[in-house]
Amino acid sequence: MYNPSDFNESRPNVGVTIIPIIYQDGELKVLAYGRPNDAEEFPNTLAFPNCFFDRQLHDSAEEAATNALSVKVNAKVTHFEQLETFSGLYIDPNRITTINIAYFALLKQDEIELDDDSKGKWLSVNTLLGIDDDEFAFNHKEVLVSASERICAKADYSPIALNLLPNKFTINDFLEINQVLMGQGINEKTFRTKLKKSGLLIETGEKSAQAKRQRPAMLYTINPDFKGYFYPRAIFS
Amino acid sequence: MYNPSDFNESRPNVGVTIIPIIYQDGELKVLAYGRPNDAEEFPNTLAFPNCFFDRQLHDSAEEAATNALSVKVNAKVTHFEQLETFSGLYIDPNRITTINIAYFALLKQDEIELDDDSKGKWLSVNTLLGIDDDEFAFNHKEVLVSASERICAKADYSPIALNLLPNKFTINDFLEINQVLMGQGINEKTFRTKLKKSGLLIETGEKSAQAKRQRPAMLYTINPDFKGYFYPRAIFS
DNA sequence: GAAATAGTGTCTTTTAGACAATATCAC
DNA sequence: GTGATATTGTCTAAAAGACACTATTTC
Repeated sequence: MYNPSDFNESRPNVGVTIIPIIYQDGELKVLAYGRPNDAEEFPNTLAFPNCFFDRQLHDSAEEAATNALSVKVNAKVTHFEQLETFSGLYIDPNRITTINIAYFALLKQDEIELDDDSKGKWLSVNTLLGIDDDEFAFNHKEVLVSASERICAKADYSPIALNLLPNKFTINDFLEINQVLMGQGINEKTFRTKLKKSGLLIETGEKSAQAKRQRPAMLYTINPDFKGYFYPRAIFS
Repeated sequence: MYNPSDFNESRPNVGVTIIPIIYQDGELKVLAYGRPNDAEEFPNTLAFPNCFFDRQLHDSAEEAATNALSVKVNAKVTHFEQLETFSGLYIDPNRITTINIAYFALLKQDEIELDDDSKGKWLSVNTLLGIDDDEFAFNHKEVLVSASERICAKADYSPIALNLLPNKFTINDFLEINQVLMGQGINEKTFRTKLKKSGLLIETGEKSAQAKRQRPAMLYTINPDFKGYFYPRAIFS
C-alpha cells in the first residue's frame, strides 16, 4: 500500500518561474521585481514572477505558472511556453534541493497596463543579461538567459515575434523585430517577397497613421489558417 | 526559520523519464520495457527508463536521468536533451500529483550491446505511436510523442540526425535519415551541394565497404568546429 | 512641390532541381 | 566488360539581392 508520507524526506521543493516578455522601444523587456531588503531569502535582488508548487493548491505546473503570472500582469498572454526545468540545491541553497520549472510568456506591449500598483518594472533584457547572477534571486538569471536564447532561436525559424507585435502591424514592424531578435540584417525585398508568398499574413486594408508627412504603411494581421513554414534565418542582408 | 517538514503535504512526487532512441533498419527505435504482471502500479504495460527523484540521492534531475539510463543501456549517449516537464495527478493516479521531467537520449545503433540480460527491447517508434495511451505506464505515451515530435522537428533545422549515425557515415546515410525524420523527399544534388558548402562534414578519406559490386561511398565525420546552420527542411525533392 | 517612408520593378548573380554523364568498385 | 550505386556536370528555371524607381501621405 502506498503511503505518501514515506517519501517526505525524499521530495524536493518544486517551484515555477515565468519570464514575461514584451517588445518596447526596439528591444525585449522583461517584467522584473526588486525583492525587499527584509526578504527571508535573496533580499535586495531581482526576481521574476514565481511561486512554490503546492500539490494541495495546484493541479499542474502550468496552472501554478499561469496563476503566478496573472496576479502580476493584467493582460492577455499571446504565447506561453515551457522553457527548461532546472534542479539542484544551488537554486535555493539555504533550503532544500529545488526543481524549478521555467516558462516564458509573450505579451503585446500595447495591451499592458503600465501604471499598475505593483513594484514590477519592465526592464531591458539586454541590460539584465549583463548583470551578475548574484544580483538575481534563486536561479533567475539562468532562467532569463534560457528565455532570451529560446526566443531568439525561435525567431530564426518561426514567426514567433508576431506574438510581441500589436494585432495590426506593418511589414516593417515585423522585419525590424526579426532583425533585433536575430541580431542580423535582413534584405527587405526578399523578406517581403517570401512573406507574401508564405501566406502567413493577411492585409487588413487599413493603413498606419503617421504623424510625419510620409506614405502610411499597410497594416497586416496573422493568417489564422497559416500552416506552413517561415524561416527568417534564411534571409540575410 | 525554514523548516522543510512544514511543506511535507505540499510537495509533489518528482520523477524522470528518459526516451532512449536509436536508428535501425530505416526507422527510429526506442528502448521499452514490459512491466511485470505483479507490478504495484501499471502492471502489464510498456514503460521507458524512469526513476523517482529523491533529494537525498540525487543532486539534480539530470543526474537522476543519467543514472536511470545508464543502468539500462551500456553505450555512450551522443545527444541528451530535456524534453518537457509534465505534471498532474493523471501521471500516477493512485498516488499523488506527480512532476515528470522528461528527456530523450540519442545513441548510435552500432555502439549498442543488443543482447543484454535486461528485458528491454528496441521497438519501432512508429509502431508504438499507434498504440493506445493506456498500454503505457504513467504518462509514457505522451512522453514518447513529445520525443518523436522534438526529434523530427529538430531534423528540419539542424543536423541532429547525425547523433544517430555511426561516427563514419556516407552522405546518403545522412540524406536518408533526414528524409525519414522529415517525412519528405530531399533533392540529392541540392543536399550534397549545401552540405559541402556548409562545412558541417569532413571527408575521412576512407570508403565504405560494400558486399555488392558497386562503387563504395566516401565516409564522412562531423566537423567538430562547425558553427553554422544547416536546414534540411529548406531542401525538397 | 518637398520631405519622408512604403513598396515595387528590373537587372544581375546565385541557387535549386532535373537529368544526363561519369566514377569506382566487385565480379 | 557488367551491374550497381556514388558523385559530379550541365543546363534551365527560380530565387536572392542590389539598387533605382514609383507611390502615398502631410505640410
